[in-house]
Amino acid sequence: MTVTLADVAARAGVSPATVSRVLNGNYPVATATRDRVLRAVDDLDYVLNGPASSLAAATSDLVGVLVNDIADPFFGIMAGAAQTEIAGQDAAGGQGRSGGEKLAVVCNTGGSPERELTYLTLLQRQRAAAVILTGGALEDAEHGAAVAAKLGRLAAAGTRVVLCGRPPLPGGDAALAALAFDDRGGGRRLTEHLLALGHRVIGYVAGPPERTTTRHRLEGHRAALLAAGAPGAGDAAAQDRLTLHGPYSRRSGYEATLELLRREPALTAVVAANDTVALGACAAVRDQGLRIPQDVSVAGFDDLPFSVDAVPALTTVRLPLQAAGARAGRLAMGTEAPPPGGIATIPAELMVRASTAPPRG
Amino acid sequence: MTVTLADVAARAGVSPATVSRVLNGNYPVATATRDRVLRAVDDLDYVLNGPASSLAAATSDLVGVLVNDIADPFFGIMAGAAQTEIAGQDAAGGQGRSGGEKLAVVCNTGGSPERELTYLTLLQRQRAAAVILTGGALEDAEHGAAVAAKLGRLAAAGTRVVLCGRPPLPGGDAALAALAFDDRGGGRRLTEHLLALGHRVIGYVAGPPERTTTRHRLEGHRAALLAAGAPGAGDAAAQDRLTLHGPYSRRSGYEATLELLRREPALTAVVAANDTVALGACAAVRDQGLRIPQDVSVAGFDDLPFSVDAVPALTTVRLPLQAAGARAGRLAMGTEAPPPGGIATIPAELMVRASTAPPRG
DNA sequence: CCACACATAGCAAGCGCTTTCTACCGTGGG
DNA sequence: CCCACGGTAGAAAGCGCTTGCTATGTGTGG
Repeated sequence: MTVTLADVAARAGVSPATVSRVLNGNYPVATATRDRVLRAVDDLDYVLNGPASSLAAATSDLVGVLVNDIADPFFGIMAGAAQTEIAGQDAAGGQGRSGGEKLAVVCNTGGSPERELTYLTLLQRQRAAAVILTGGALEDAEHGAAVAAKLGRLAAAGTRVVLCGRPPLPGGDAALAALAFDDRGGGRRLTEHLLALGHRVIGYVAGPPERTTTRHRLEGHRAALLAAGAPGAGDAAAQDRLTLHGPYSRRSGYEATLELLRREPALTAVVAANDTVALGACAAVRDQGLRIPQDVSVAGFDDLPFSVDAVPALTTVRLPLQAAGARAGRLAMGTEAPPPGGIATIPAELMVRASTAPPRG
Repeated sequence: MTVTLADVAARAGVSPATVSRVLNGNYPVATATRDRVLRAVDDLDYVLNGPASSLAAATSDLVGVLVNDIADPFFGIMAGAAQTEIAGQDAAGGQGRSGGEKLAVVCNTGGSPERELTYLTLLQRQRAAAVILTGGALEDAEHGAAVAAKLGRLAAAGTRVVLCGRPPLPGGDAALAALAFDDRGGGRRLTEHLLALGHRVIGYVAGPPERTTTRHRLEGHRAALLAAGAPGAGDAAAQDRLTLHGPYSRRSGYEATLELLRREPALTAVVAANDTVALGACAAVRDQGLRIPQDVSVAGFDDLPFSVDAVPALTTVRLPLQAAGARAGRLAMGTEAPPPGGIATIPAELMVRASTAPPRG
């Protein structure tokens, strides 16, 4: 049936132990023997039995990358960078996993808390070497605790836990490292930019209320408003009137913007939860016969690749997704030392482009 | 240390075998016993040891989804749909994997042949339950043979192999099913549309020459030209002059279009390899001070979500990525019967929007 | 009232690999 | 010339789980 270590050993005229050692390369084996074994491996087309070896060695070479939405480039970019960093080194594509050759796999939670937990369990089942969680966490305390507990168990079992673009855990000890984006700072600078241009009535199309990302960005926005003493900045009702929540989708941006425009004719700018939402916002503004940025300025967040191609090019906040993902990958591999305190804040850079301008009049 | 089946058995006062059967739910166990076991599992926070169970059962619940570029929504959408279909059923998030609860993981090859093979080996090591390969294959015959051989071995070992958006294998027998997009037909209809509008000098920004997708789309384009008896349609040199290859990137579209515009001032339309490339093409056209579609029509391919938000909205060819991915997922799960002959062609629908119009004059 | 079928639970033999400990070989120093 | 030691290879004991087969009950029909 399937070729086993023993078959290879027999063909090479050595013991299974020797074959194992050749394959793992962590024990001295004479060159002649090694060659004989390698040839046998080749002849028989032998492929290591992963489960068996993971069982015996009590570790596996799986690294899980959890994302909220794999169809969203925001996650795709981070996951891709992490995966490249993790799978990157294997040059000699050989049998042996001489180095720490790992299999990075990305798991799509679809934003569902249950699925997040399920995947974590499944990864725990597989005795994953590391787990990277990307994207904002849920605000739900109960779920947060469940995740923290699960991660604690994972970490206790030797799995390296890395958070990428996600706030530190409540318990704060399970994760090896947390790379958090400066959503608050980015949000603040973006709104400051709009205020500096002269805008005073700014609509905000926020993300889903249950995500930390949403809250952080919104907090930055409000902070800027407050600091500038913008009209109604301190008035919760007024603020709520200018803020609409919805999923991180184009459609949500479209509809919310329509509503905002209806509610507040004096509106001169719309800040979107992210670039995708901003695209929808742009479409809505245009559909109302208004021009961007002459009549209404629109801004996004994330600076996804397509943002520069929007017409007009989108003013947004650049998040170094690629770099953060790569760093998370290295952290997961143990190639890079965790930041002091296990927490690093990744700066967010304001990108001023053509979709924002001083309000008319 | 870590909790094992035996620990659970001891606590529940039953044998390990019984615990295993409760967890797998494929053998009659008295309700009272089952409850006792389940309680013990809960009390001890027991998590099945995946490797051990895969080893003993000689199968695992991993399903691999290979993608060329995880940061590209083209793949993200397919992978996400497949993953949803695969992980979807687990409602009761329980310990047991009563159904065929599977862990769908996506592996990013980055378009590298070696990595594709490496991942396939790794998946084979893990005794994956199924493998889904998405996106165009490489034209390289040698690599194609290597992949086919590897897939053959996978299939022989009981792994279900599904191709999604990928042409059937050369050997043609290893894969359970191949869902191929009608790239040729889509490309043909797109160009027919342009010809019908009156365009005669049409530039083509093709994808990388080593991908089947590139060739198929281009063949469709040329076929339409030939059928319409367009000037220079039969002239290879003339065609090559209007065709430029490059990666599936925004930048490639930008640069190639600039070059096309320089080479052929009479150009009235540009067809791009995909929507991302088309975005770059649009930018180039605009940067040359030309209007879309009045001066130059631009068309894409795939109909990714952002295409409708391009300005003007992009005429493109819609590929049912979501549906295809979901179907591939079901095929991988064995939930759906493979198409007759194992091969299905997924239709591609022309989406006429605002970026194409009759040429001026 | 006994034998037999059916429903449950337990036993124990692996699954294929890793790794500790032991065995062996040749060699250079005492 | 012998012993100890560095360098290699092998034997064998699991790793934690699944599952075929056997054992034990509990009813039921004869």
